[in-house]
Amino acid sequence: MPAPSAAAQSTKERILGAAEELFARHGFEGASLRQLTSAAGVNLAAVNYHFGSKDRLVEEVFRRRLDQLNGHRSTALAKVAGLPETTIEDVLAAFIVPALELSHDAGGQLFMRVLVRAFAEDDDTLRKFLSDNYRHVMRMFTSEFARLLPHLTKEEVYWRVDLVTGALIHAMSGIGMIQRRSDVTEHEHRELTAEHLISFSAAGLMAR
Amino acid sequence: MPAPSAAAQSTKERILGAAEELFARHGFEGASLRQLTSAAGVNLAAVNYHFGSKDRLVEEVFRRRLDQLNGHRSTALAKVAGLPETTIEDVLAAFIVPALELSHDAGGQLFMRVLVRAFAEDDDTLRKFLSDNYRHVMRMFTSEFARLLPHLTKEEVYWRVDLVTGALIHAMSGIGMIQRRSDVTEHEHRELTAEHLISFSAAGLMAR
DNA sequence: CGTATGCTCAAACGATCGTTTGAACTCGCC
DNA sequence: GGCGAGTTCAAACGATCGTTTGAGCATACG
Repeated sequence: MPAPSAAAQSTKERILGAAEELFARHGFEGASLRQLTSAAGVNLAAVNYHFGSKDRLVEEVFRRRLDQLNGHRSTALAKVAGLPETTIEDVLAAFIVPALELSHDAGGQLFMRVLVRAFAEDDDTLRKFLSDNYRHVMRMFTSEFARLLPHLTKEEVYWRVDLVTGALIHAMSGIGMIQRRSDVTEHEHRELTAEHLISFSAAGLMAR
Repeated sequence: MPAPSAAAQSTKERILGAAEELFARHGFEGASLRQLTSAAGVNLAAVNYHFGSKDRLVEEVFRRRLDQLNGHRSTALAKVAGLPETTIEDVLAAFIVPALELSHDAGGQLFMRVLVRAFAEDDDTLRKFLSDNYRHVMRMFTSEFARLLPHLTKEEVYWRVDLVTGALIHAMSGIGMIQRRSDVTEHEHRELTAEHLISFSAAGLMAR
């Protein structure tokens, strides 16, 4: 076993990092294992040795990030859920800020593009995997939104939360018109994004 | 030249139809020309004969739909732009309804998934192509929104229109939680989607 | 009728794909 | 030192990729 204190990351971690980037740039089928292992500086056979197959590697890329995102969202929500003084903006912040913070380390925005791709895939196995890893936390948020919006039907809440999700994904994936200006730091841009998303979404959720 | 009055579509049209579906399902690199030509019922070499290359076919798939979408949006906007009695909801309807109507014929929703994929691609040529075909109409809408929201800065308008776009794409691509219930027709679902999108987005645009 | 043109077809091209193989290497441990 | 498990490596596997080729077919025009 190589010493974990060594300067370089482990082979598995290097593969996961390169995979996240290349899957985002070229898609799951567009990124080849040869590109991937070359970018990671590991041998071609290392992917099948450590992950079994390319498909399992794809799942591992998702699991790593989704666990992180779900964890941060859950703890953020737990701090405000059920309290009488909690506002829509508080819950939205618990929903949005952890997602934006995912892009703190370099791979985060790329991961969002991977996620967008994944949902557009027709691969039922992958979609089910994502749904299973995503639904639980989403339920907690929708029920909290429902508590704060008692005049709306359950279905209406689903609709609006889904639209918030769309706006969030769009803003995070960096595929829209809004790009970070060169005169603002990444940190400032993230805070700006959060502010715009929260005020826009809060108004949308409370419509009528 | 085969008679255009014949029952079957032309080879080019059959290829374009199959391409739209398979690109949406499997991505541009994931859908092979062999799958595609087989699904279209044409010979493998027909793609290179009629379109020159697979990349040019991809562009043609986009051009066909984007021209359609841009046209419908422009005429819808022209009916309300600049008028004193025009509301935010009117402009939003001109922005949203033509997009939703794209899914009237079967390929529409699939096309939206293709579009989502395309924006997630790292292919600069493709992104520039899309941007060139998209920006013009977007400018008309943002300036009309800016007229109706004079208290907002230009940058604020950009942000909010971008978030509306994200919600729209998300709702159209069918990748979110909201799916058409089996007890509502596709037409009814489209109207429901438009209503939710417009009321949600109008509130978001007018926030504060 | 003969020929030119537009199109379709089966077959093949070289390149690249994910995966497998078996030998070589690197350790901790007896 | 030497065995053995864990890992890396170059090489090769068959399959499939986008593209090209050249023959064959259909229709239009002289």
